[in-house]
Amino acid sequence: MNLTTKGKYAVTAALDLAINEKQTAFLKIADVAERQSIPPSYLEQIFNNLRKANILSASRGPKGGFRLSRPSDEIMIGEIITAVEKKMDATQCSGEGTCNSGSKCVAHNFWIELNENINSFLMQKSLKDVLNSRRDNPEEKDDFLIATG
Amino acid sequence: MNLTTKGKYAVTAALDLAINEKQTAFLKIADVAERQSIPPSYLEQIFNNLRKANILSASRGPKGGFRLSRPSDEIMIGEIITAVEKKMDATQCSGEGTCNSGSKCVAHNFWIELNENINSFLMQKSLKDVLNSRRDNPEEKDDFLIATG
DNA sequence: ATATTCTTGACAAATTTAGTCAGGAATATA
DNA sequence: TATATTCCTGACTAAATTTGTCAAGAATAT
Repeated sequence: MNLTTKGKYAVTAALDLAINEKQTAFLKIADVAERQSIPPSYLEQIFNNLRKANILSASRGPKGGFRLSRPSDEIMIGEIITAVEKKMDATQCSGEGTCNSGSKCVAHNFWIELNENINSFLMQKSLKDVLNSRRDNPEEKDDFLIATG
Repeated sequence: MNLTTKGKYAVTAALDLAINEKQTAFLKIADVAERQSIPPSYLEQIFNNLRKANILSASRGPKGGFRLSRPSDEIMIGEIITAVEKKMDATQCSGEGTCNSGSKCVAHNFWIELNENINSFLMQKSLKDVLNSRRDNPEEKDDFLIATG
């Protein structure tokens, strides 16, 4: 099981791209980093991982930056996490069944079930799903509010 | 999100108690540790955590040891993990909603959903459930085989 | 040309994990 | 009562992992 700051930043930053994407434009690391409070040099690493996993496309030079390489409903949260974290796996033996001196420990199959549960949850949720459920929640509508004062 | 070796050992060792329990008898750390390939001095720590969480009962002195403090179908895997790991929580802000410079990050509610998904899975599975599903799997029947050679 | 932006890999501080260890407390048994 | 046994507790530490930083380079828009 592995979900560190890196994976959380990755999801947050990908959501930022989905929220702020404009047609064909690229968004800069510096801007995403600032909006989401992510250290820019760390986000560099992260976006590179995502690019290599074909989740993001990049362009260098002025007006360059990153964008989602597919529509936000075709990018699953699980993909993003997998791209930046070591394999998410609850078994102690990396699934090899060697967790109790060469054999499977008594909990082995349970950890596999847990893996499947988590992975299926993460693989069913797209970036778009996450944004939609955010919009359904009034407390989260900050982005869409118009100041009335 | 936190599931380390410590939590995995805890579940494995609790399953060992469930498998090997005999009426009123206590099982020694040394024996459980050996059967499950867990470092004995580490298991001491772990069993102490479980005892303080009312999952195990202990007895000192000769013939002492540990046993489950309730039937195995009343002890949930989630309880065991919670007793030895820091709170399992996918949010970056420990649920406080301060993950983006004082406010909730765009992924906040998603991490909460993930928490709920994992916790409900872990809280629905008892030690007994895990053992039963093990018995349904022919490859796992080692404990119950009678040598025929 | 130049400024801008990504690209890559090496590096390092801080934190967490995975234990060890020693001394003490309780208890069964002879 | 003496002794062996077993848990109890907290302090400690080495190794691994995480969370970044940094510098030099490559590509590209203007």
